[in-house]
Amino acid sequence: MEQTVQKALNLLEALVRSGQPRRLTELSRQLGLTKPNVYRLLSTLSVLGYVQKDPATSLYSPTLKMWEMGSLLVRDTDLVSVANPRLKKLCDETGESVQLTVFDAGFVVYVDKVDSDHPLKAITSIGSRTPATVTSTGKAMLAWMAPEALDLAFAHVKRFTPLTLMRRRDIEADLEDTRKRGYAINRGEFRVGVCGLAVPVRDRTGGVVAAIGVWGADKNILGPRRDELAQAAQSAARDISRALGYLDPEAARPKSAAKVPELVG
Amino acid sequence: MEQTVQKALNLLEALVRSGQPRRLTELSRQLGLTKPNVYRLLSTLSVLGYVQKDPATSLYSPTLKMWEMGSLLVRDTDLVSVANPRLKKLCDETGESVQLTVFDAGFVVYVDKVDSDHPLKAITSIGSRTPATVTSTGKAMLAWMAPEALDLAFAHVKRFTPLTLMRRRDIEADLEDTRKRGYAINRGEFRVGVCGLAVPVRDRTGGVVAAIGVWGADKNILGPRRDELAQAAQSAARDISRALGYLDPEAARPKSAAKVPELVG
DNA sequence: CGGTATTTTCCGGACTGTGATACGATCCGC
DNA sequence: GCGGATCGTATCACAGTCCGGAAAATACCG
Repeated sequence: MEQTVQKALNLLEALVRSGQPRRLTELSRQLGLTKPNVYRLLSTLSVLGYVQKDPATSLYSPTLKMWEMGSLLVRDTDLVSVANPRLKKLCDETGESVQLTVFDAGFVVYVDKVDSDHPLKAITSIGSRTPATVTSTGKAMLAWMAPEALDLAFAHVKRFTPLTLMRRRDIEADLEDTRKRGYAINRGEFRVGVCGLAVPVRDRTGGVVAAIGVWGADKNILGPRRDELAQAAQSAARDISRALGYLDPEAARPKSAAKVPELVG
Repeated sequence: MEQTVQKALNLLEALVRSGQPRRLTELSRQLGLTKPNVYRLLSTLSVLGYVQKDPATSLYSPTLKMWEMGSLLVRDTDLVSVANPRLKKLCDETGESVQLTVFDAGFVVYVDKVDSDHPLKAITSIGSRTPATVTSTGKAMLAWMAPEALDLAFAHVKRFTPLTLMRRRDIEADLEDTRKRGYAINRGEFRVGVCGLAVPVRDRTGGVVAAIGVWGADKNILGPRRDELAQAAQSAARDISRALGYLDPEAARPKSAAKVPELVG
């Protein structure tokens, strides 16, 4: 374990987390290092472009280099390849079939799936699309996307089974329930007896970009195992979202003050 | 200059940029370091959480720690405080009054300004709002925002001067011109004889979050200095956008393959 | 202008990081 | 299935880098 590297990265981390320019002495105290040591480390980090010193005040602050590097990590991450191993694991854990969908113009599009060995015949294939309001994954996305998305989706509402929700207010109520519940369910609104349970997946911008769900026969999904399935799906969604660069807002530190005044007037 | 730190960060950078898991030997060759050296550095970075090793294949890849750290740098950056110094500089460079606005529900809201000592009386104050379609900053935002924004803005169109654009198709044509031109102009559509020139400001998500513009008497803005003003404004907008974490897409490396298939079906 | 705190430089010594070498494990072509 | 090449990991003596005390240089403040 090269301690110089450890010191340097700890120092950089401290600087980033403090969110404001720091003095040399202060940092040396905080990290328990001698001043010359911190001085050398800061100089090095400065040459490498991770830190800048205000020549007037001798205050050190991080540059945006970390942000640029970090962005490279998530910019081209591919939803499907990131999600697939986790979908397999979810399928293993639950024994149910699992699917991954994205939202497109009011429909859900199936982009990946992992089938269990349950007898139920697969009813969707990758690339196919289904009105978002009749699927659990579609509801999971609609519930946490901008309300305009529902306008797009509602345009394609169509009766598939006696349980299909047709009226806008029924759908809106269902989405409200979904938000309260924390996950979406489909009680057989697309195919009779075929139920589903789904949760949204977010990317680095915090927006909903996909949903994952488990589906199968009525009693397998919404019966006694329902809570267990919901938790397993949520855990998988968390992992995938994290891998896409989503940062849990719970990690919100107290930190400084000023936010962008989005609504000033 | 602590070379261990330099080696470690170069290594980390190489790993991030390569966008795929790498072998130890390969990295040692690329960086011109001995294998044991790279091995130790990777182990250290691994302990510190910046790198992970696939135990099965011994392939090393960066974790998302860099992304998390980087996000801290831009998450709470405040538009106004970041932009203000650059606005002052723009005012100095051009000698014209400068303003910073955000878009809100079809209006522009003035969030900061720097006045030149031109005789022209200031016509807007911080916090006030004006229909987006009659201002240069509003047009700059509308031209590069999602088309829905125009719906919001068009609802508040109102005649202020004989030059105010009233018809939707005229406004759309003007925005199209704006996009071609690369900056927005106001020929006196809000106050007679008062003209403006503006460009959009983007944040880390790539979306338009604000606009900056210069304004003043007709001939000062749209006369012979027009090109010069446009370039100065664009340069300022670039700086502010960068400080907000916007990454120029020109930095697009060739890199791997698969993108999220947004429209599969 | 003098006193204090902070940043920066210097330098000898200690210890950390270094790389040649070696050992297993794994992979690959035959 | 076998031998050779390649790779990752462990070891260790040495060199040199990094360390920290001390002091010089600079900024700060009344």
